[in-house]
Amino acid sequence: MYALADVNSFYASCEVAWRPDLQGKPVVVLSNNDGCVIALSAEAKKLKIKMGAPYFKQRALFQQHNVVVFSSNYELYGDMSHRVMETLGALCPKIEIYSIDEAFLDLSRLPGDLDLESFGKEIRDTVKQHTRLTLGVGIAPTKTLAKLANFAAKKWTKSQGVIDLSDPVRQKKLMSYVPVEEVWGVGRRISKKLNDAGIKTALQLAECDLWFIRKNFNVVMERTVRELRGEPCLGFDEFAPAKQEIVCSRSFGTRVTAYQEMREAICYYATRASEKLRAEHQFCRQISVFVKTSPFAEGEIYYGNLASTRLITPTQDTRDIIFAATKCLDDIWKEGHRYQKAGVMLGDFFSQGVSQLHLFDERAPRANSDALMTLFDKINDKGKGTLWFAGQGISRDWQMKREMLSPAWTTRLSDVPVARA
DNA sequence: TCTGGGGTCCTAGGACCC
DNA sequence: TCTGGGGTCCTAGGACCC
Repeated sequence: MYALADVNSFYASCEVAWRPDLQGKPVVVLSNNDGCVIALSAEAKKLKIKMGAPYFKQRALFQQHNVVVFSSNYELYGDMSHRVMETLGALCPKIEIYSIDEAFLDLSRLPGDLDLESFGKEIRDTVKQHTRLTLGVGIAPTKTLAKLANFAAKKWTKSQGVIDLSDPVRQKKLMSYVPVEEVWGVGRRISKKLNDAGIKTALQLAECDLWFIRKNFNVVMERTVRELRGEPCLGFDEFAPAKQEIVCSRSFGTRVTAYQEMREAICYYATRASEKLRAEHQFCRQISVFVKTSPFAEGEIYYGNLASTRLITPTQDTRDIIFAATKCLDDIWKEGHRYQKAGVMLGDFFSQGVSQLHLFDERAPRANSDALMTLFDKINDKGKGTLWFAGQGISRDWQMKREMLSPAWTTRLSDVPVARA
């Protein structure tokens, strides 16, 4: 039996948790660069705000309803997430952290006489007490059903945030109400295709012929159908599997037109990606860079391109990665465009000790690489951005906009509120 | 003027092998 | 007139997730 615990309106709730004066008010959080709306408090959901739609198109609506707007503050959300996961881990030893705001709990090893619904309530109350954040909890024999139970727990307030779906009769009843697009793994494209075939509810999907699904969709969809029928197909990953790819990309605060600026940004992304790579204890062989102009700009010719290099020997040294990335940039840079976004991607990973040296690689190995990178990370760990590569530049006018950023309440000493007696 | 970032898995098709 | 069968590996693109 699994439980899925998921924080309601996570980003918006994190902001309100530290600003009790905002309780009961409509609050929204924007994506990076203050681009789109990506989180809404319950009060904001009642207004006609469109999730995922651009901020600038909804500004008038926000003013009209006195909506409080925040730029996204990932430092805060990351730390709050950590607190939630710690609390969940203390209540249930087997947990799989699925995303920043949700986790699956494996309930199979809990005492047999434990009432699942009251355990769900206990989880909810404890997290609330520790973090001021409210969870929805869904309990079921498969992950897909637990997701569905969680959806229902949030939707129907009389459930008080916890729904136990261990009973197959209750599973069917719920599925008959839930539209198929709410099923985990059914996105926009597939739900349209299912609707066209007359499949509108989760129950209809669960009762589909497996052969039909396999023929018209794929194995992923077949697993979803089986999971809805109560047959577990998705495993439980207590330990996060090693990453296969690392991406660092960002939209620019203002459009980039000068090569020098773009080069600075690429150096910065390459540095960040390298830091993530070392944090994963990996070496990479593939380095890619992409640049693009805005797909929405009218009267401009769209340009987007990607270049990759494959190294002979895997590396985790920022200097190698910056060198390769800037070379890639030179391959795709085109003068005369107003660039909106760029990024660096790392792939083809090797773990320490298994990288194969190359017979014909005449480049001298960097003797001090390991020590230098360790020191670099250690210094920056204490104070973000203390040491950086000159290529990143100093003024960095291209950096993203975050005009409504809240303080890092929990991770920066200077941001901790002062109480005066 | 202004439209996010970071991932995963699967499939089809091409190149190549014997 | 007629041209096999069985594989692997890689890449690009499409779908999904939060």
